[in-house]
Amino acid sequence: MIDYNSIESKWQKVWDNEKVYEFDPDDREGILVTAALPYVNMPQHIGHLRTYSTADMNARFLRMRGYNVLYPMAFHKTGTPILAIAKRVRNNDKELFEELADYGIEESDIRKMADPMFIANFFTDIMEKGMRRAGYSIDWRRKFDTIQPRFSKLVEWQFLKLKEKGLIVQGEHPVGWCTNENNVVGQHDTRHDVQPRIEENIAIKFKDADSNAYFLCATYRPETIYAVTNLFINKDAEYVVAKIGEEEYYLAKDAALMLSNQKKLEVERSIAADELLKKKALDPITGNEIPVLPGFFVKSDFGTGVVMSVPSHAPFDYAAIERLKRDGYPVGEIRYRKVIDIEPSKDGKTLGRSFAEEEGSGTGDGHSGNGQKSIDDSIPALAYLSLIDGNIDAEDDVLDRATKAIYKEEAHWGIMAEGPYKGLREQEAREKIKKEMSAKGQAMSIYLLTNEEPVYCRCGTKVIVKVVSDQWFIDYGNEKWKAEVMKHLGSMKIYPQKLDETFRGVVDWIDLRAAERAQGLGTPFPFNPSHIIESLSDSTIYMTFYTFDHILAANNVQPESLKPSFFDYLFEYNKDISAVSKDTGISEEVIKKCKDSIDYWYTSTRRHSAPDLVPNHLTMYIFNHVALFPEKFWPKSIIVNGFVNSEGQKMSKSMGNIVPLISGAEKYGVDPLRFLEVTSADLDTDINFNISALEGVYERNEYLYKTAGEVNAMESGELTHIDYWLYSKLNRKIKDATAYMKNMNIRNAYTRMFYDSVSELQWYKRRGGKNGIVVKDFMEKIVKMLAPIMPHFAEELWHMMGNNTLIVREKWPEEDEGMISDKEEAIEEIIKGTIEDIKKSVELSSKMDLNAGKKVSKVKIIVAEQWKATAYALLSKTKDIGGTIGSSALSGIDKERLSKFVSQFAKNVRTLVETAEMDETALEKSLEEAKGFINGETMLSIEVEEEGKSKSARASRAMPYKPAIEIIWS
RNA sequence: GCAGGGAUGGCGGAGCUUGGUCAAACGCGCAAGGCUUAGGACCUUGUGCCUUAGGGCUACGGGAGUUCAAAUCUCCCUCCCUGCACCA
Repeated sequence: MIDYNSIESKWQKVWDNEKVYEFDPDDREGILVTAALPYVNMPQHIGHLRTYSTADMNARFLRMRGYNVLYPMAFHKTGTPILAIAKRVRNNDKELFEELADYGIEESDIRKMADPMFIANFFTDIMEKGMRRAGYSIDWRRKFDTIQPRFSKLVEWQFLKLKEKGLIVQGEHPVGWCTNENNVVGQHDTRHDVQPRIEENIAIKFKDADSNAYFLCATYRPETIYAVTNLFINKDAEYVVAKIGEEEYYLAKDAALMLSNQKKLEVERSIAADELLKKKALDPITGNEIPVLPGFFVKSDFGTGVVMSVPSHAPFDYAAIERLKRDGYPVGEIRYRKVIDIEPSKDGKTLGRSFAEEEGSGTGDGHSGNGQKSIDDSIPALAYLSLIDGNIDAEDDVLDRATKAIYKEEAHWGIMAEGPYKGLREQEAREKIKKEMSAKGQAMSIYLLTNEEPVYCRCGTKVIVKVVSDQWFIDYGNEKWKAEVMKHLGSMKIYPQKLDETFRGVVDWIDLRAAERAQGLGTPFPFNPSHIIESLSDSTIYMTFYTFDHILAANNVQPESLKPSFFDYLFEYNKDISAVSKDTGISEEVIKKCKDSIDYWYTSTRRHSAPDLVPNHLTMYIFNHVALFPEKFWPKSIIVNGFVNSEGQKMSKSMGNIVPLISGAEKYGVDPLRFLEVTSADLDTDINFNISALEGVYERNEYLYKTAGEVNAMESGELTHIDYWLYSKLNRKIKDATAYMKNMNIRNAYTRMFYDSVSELQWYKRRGGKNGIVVKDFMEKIVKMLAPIMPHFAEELWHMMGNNTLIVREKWPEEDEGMISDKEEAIEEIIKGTIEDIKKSVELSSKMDLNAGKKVSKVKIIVAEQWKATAYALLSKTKDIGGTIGSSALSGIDKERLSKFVSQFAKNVRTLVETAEMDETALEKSLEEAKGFINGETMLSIEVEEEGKSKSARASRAMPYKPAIEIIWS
């Protein structure tokens, strides 16, 4: 069993001593390979290896191809997650303690995490160790993090420039908000990490019949306004009269409090629910007076606390009205009007089709055959209620199900049946009505959270929507900017290529993006220093920093010196180096060194990432480069790899299937892990980490290890067919794999370099191949090709085979085109095929009566005469029977035999695939050499002969690519 | 809703960009044989259906089409997955 751990640590030491991963400009072409920098609030697990391993493999491959390739790493500390962890530690969050303990972190260390800076440093340390353990070819001299002062200077410069270019704008924006902590609430700040989903909605104004005030009704479905019968309020809630703009509104006190975060709203006085119940409201469409009634389901802290009642289409409203009626409450005349029809499907299904399947036989009514009951749909709310066996006394959750069903189906298949938008699809009608009513001043827009369940801040307060004004945005909606990005996209290389279209889609849709935040670690926002720069926005051009920060550090340049003029010089806004030196106090020599370095490294860049960053970071990365830098620094290529699943499931803490990086490395070996995660699926496909796949890698590695150990003891001799065959396979492999690697077609590349190689070696040996020179050449070249992905293992094998150089500095092998032989490979295929044919023929013919009780004494393999191969090749190319028979190349052949041979292809001549002419003499020779092997495989005595010399009756059946077989029974 | 991606054998998953060499790589599972006291270890063979000589038939979500030829190209349908912003 190979001891990966000791091999790995052994070579890592050697590499470190040799400083093989320190890269500086030289006369080769420079390439900068970067992978998205990790966020340091959790240790890595083996899933995180994929992107970094892919980038490392790419960097190593390019180095072997002769480029000078820099692969640096930095750490992301800005934003809120680190603060959130610190807060959870201070709150003794049990879940968090357990999670961190799973990664093997001592409780004493967890306690210290009350301090955010401790967290950042602690995990930075762990991550760096992990990456070193993984054996990445990272130049660690260039490490930095995103809160260090010099870095902040770059970010400040970035925002000043964006502002100068008019790409930063100010405006208002809805956000999730905690009224207790007075903070913006994002996914990280909520209980169970729920994303607060905000949707713009509409609140319709219903004028009080006797005053100038309005009832304000929030609604998801303004299109049902044509069926309004009344308003509902909660008779037990507190209501207020509040001024929004110039007008007075009735709404629940709780609702008013919430809305005050969205609008200029002043509460004037409270008003009793009883008083409101005595009022009449005016339907804004008809002008009719409608009653205000108590609704059992109305919540004071949702929407406005006033509901417009549409009993015909809303189950809650229907139930409320019917309950009031039954209880003798004076509801007045309520007319149910159906204003939306469901368009039947092709097979005639109408109501209830959305849950026909999912409910299964749910109702058990015997009608479940096609899921349809014949149902009276004149009151849709009632119809849906009865579809799920509910009635007006149903529990709220039953009413809720009915509500969701009707909402969904009418949104899907609804057609307006009444009103000015009659005939229009419900969705379109809704949008038109929203617009129209807002324009006429009959409604105003409000924001609501659309989450199914209420969202709570970690502090326990219910999250609401706040509209923040004076919010700064980066204006990714800027048309000119977009156009430039779109144009540049066309000259970029995106792997996998099909993501190109995805990027275009994102560029097309991306719009304003908040650039600052009230809290978190990071760089103060230059135009509002009490806020910090939003943490995705501060990491769009950080890759440039790798090229010069180590120079600044080495020369002790202080952050204060990094004035805008310095960056202006680097990014070519000015060219007067002495003026810059004077302005900043940095010596010209240092400035020049920085400039030379960025010019060397940054003109050819390759960026690696996982797909979740496509719609945000990667797109913003392109945008910012295009806006800020000279064109030669614009992104050249982006490589996106899929995620890592574990035994078929997403790796996550809730699944409990996380394997921390360090312990994973110890348990499985870093090289096999790297290999599995990078090569076992196409680039864009999620890979599946599982032990059995890993075992496949171990097995083959053992085989290669064993072979490498034997190679120098093997004897060499004259080359035979099977040696040429192995050479052909090797050289074809190098050629194909190299092309695949260049296109980041990693899986195909390594299938050839690894899996195929092992089975070819095995076949070679099984066939009797034993030529030391051939095997050593084969082994050395495939080991070199394995070096980018399993560097430690490759290094070990390389030295086992007697080499003294470091494989990580070796060149990628070149194919010898002359050794690629279609002929040798075809002959080998024919030999394999012939063995199959013999076995099958013996099996079938043994059942023939005339062979009963007999045994096979001998098998003759009869190779076709050369003219057949000539004729077949010609025919497959020309598809011309007459022409082939008449061809001068075949002039010496007996016309009768020739035409008999050729004419058997007559009926399907057009379907023949063009095939090269087989060398029948070589085939016969190779079969002769393989006689012993075929005998061993079939356990039959074998003879090989040529058609012309054969007396067998079956000889004429010999085909150019398929020798005839005669089985002799006795 | 908007955008993008996908549907292949008992399973995972190639192949589809450049239609033919595809009953479909590779792996798992399963079966038989070898080895063996034994085996979850290893090796070989087999694994859609039919077949008394290397053959035939049916297949790649459903339907239609283009073509001598389609898993591969075109159109329609059904179903599934992912992302949608202040969050790294």
